[in-house]
Amino acid sequence: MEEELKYHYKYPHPSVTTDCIIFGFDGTKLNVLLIERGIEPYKGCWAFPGGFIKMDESAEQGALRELREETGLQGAYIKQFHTFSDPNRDPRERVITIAYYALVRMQEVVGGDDAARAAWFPLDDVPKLAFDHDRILRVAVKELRQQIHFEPIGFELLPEKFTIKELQLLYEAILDVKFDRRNFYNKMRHLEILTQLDERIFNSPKKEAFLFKFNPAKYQELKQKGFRLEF
Amino acid sequence: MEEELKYHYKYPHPSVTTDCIIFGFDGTKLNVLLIERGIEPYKGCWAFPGGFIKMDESAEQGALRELREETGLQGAYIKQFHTFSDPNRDPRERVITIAYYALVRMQEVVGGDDAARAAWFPLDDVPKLAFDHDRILRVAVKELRQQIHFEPIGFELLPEKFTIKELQLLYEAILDVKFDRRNFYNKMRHLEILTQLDERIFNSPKKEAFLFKFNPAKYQELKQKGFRLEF
DNA sequence: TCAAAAGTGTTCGCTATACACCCATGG
DNA sequence: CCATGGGTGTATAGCGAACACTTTTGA
Repeated sequence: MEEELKYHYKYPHPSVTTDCIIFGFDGTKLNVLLIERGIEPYKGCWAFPGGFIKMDESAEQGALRELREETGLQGAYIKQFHTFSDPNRDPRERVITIAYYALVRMQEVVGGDDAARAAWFPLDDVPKLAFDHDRILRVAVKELRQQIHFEPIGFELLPEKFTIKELQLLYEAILDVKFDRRNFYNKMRHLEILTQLDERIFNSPKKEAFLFKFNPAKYQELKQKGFRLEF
Repeated sequence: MEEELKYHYKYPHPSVTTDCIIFGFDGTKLNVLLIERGIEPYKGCWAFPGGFIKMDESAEQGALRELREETGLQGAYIKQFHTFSDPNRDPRERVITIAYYALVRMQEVVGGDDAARAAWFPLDDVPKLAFDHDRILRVAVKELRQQIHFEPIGFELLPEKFTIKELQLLYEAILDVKFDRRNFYNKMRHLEILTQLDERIFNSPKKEAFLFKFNPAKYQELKQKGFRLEF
């Protein structure tokens, strides 16, 4: 086997991986996509999709590649949020992982193909995870909550057309707070980053609601003038 | 020389370094501490202190060690903000760097010992830097500005005792804005995260000003109750 | 006596919050 | 006709921005 070890260095080098914490929204709760490990260590445990970074790709390219390979997702919104480097976080060897979180529309995920079992878990019902992934998840949620105060990233989790009610439920799920329904409506209307469509939809049995689209142009315009999202 | 390459791997491994972007405040402007490179590549260029991570230390420990070795600073506030992984960011080999910013009191730095020439540069007068450090600096400033909206990290840059005027100048320097002197006073007094001391100081020739201390206990207390720093 | 800087108070307008009200629909 | 949920409006409190005023000190 020795002859297979064909890369030589004067000093020891760590392995470097990327991990993707994939968030989705089911209409009520935040969910995270996990993959069941098929090999040791932590065989049978749930973990985040991820893998070794190639020598000719950046970490972001690597994360996007793993995302595509393991879940079929293309061009999702991803954001690097932390690099985990504890010397003993992997029992086999020194592995440093550059962690990203991804925001995706749950319906677009081809969950659970047979190659690797994948499944969505609500954030408050996540099983014990492999490696230090429990800690990574906590950090990811914290960073996501911070980020949403500065950028309207929440829209990445919703379908293109959505009701204001759905948007409110999303923000409540992410920030773990409750808003007054009517104030949330007024605020969103006055903010002018949404475009109201002519279409309506029956989400509840009682009454049909307007659909909206996120308006990136308007948002950019406001952002120039020094504008802050407040929730 | 082949025999010196005693670490063998089946797949290629990148090198991993840490870099520290060290911010200081001179009373008027934000400054950054740079080190002049003594060896190729980029010999003679200015760069951030940093170096290779050891196999038995975390990235944070590595960053703190480099900080101590290259600037004499002990136990400074550091925060990891991004990992840079472009495949070609170092002309020699693949190097991934985990970047931290540090907030220090300028007077505590033993700048410019002869081993490695170190110097402070105002943020608006930084020379062309080695590698991709220009880009790293831009990201660091952006992350610092974001972070200060959530945590009172600014106090790390001031001496233990300071006037409100000094605090205002600091926030203005970091955020690149101007505040009304009197409003800033009132805000800070009502915020109750400062302890007013009996001491006064002559900073300007005209009138003596009260000294204040940051009150971490009070800050923690307010933070529990859901409280946001606003600037 | 004048200018500069510290410290205090006052006013105004905006917006977050609480909450009332009407409309549409299905049972 | 009543319960439920969508959509609109209104009153109040609190806070940020603008700014007047007083005090202290050095020139």
